Amino acid sequence: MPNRSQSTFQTGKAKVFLVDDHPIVRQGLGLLINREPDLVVCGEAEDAPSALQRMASAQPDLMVIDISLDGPDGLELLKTIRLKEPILPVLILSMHEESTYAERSLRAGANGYIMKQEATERVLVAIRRILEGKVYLSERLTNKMLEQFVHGAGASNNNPLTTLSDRELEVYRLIGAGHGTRQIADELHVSVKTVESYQAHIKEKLSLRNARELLQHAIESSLSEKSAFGAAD
Amino acid sequence: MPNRSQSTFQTGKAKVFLVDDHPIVRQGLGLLINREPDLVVCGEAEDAPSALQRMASAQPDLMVIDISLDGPDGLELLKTIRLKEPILPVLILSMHEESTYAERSLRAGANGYIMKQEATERVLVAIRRILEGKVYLSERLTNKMLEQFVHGAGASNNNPLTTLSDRELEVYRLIGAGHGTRQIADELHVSVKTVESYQAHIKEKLSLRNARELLQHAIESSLSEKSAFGAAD
DNA sequence: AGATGCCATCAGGAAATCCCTGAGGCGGGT
DNA sequence: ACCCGCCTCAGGGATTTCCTGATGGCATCT
Repeated sequence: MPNRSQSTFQTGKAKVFLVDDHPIVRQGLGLLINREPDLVVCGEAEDAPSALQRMASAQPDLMVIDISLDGPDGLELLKTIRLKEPILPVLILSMHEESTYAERSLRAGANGYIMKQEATERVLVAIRRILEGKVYLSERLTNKMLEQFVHGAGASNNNPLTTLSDRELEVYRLIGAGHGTRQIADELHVSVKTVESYQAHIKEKLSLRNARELLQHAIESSLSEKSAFGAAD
Repeated sequence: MPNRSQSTFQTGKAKVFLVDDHPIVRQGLGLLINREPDLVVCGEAEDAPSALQRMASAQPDLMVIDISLDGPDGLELLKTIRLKEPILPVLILSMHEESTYAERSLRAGANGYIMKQEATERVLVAIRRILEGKVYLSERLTNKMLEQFVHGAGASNNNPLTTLSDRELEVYRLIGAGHGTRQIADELHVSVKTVESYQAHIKEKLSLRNARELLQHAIESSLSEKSAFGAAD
């Protein structure tokens, strides 16, 4: 009887573990969850190390993890958890714009993503959906993902950057390094118009709306090539 | 009988009004406050306009305001409130680094500043202190303020963001969140020209050469919010 | 071989922005 | 009273963004 992740069948309540660096948020979520008949909080943690430590004895059916933690962030924690618990349901909670982190979260193995701006009931909806083995995303996000799946020939590439051509990727990296259109044109010995064209293609392939989002995406992606977080086993 | 701000004397409970854009946080704070015998939540709002509107009928004895609101931020709200309610106690709640916002909050008329990272009981301590007419700050902050008071002006600026004016910082954060000039102008209800002016000032103060460097700086700073801890001594 | 498609390269032109100069009102400090 | 910083905005030239094409090369599919 190796897992009990299909929520209720023994205790009658699905056990939820909370990870957030804001005590107020933990308290709020805790009270919210505990007053549901089918859910109960089985543990809390304020950062990744203590979460990993306390999880062992708490035996949660589901994790709710905030992205912004001190030290290793929520995604790092998620990845570490995935090493030991490949199927434990995880809901990522964040105050950031979906567009920034949702995709990243799913790739890291999350079963759902929800913003703190959402109404509290949505959190319960998300939790139950995930406990049913489904994925929770906002409607807008779901559509975006589907579209990207269709456009991007899905299956093989989990990384949308692989759909970029060599030249496009080159430009993308330079943008992430903070270089401007003009500068990039000079560096690649092509016309500014050509670089603009690449940017347009990149934006299309990555479903970005304008140059700001492109710069944002490129910077974030260039920054996330770091840190590994020593495996905790 | 012009004010009732010395907490209890009529209802027996001091009325607290909450302003935060995260429903979960409002819920958490609300439950926390309402289970205290001497405190009660008299209203909530998720942004500045609705806060101002609902305050009138709620007649709070104290406001708890989060800094990061959509549209006008918590400091703007505080200043607006101060125009009508010069002595209404206000506690500023923030997830941001103290060094960036605490001093600014006090200058804007706050009676206290507390981070969301603090234990929930600290919030109650802060509320009661403020209701007594005192000022609440973390010990570390208090010391820093005192020291700064003694040593006169300078010294404490290892964080260049502290040189930005309130309005400038607000724009800076919005830029970091990916908002465009036009959008920011709309959100702050000012002219595009005004926003451009802020951007120019920010660039000057942070020694940034152009708009792209500004965007880059703002994005990176919004992504970190961790590291970069200004040593307090 | 022709059709189709992706890639690399570039132009034209309207819209948005950037960026420099300048300026008025307000509040605080000396 | 004077100066200085902050908040607010305008005018206008310089750049960038962004949309609509266009050309030729190369590979693949039919």
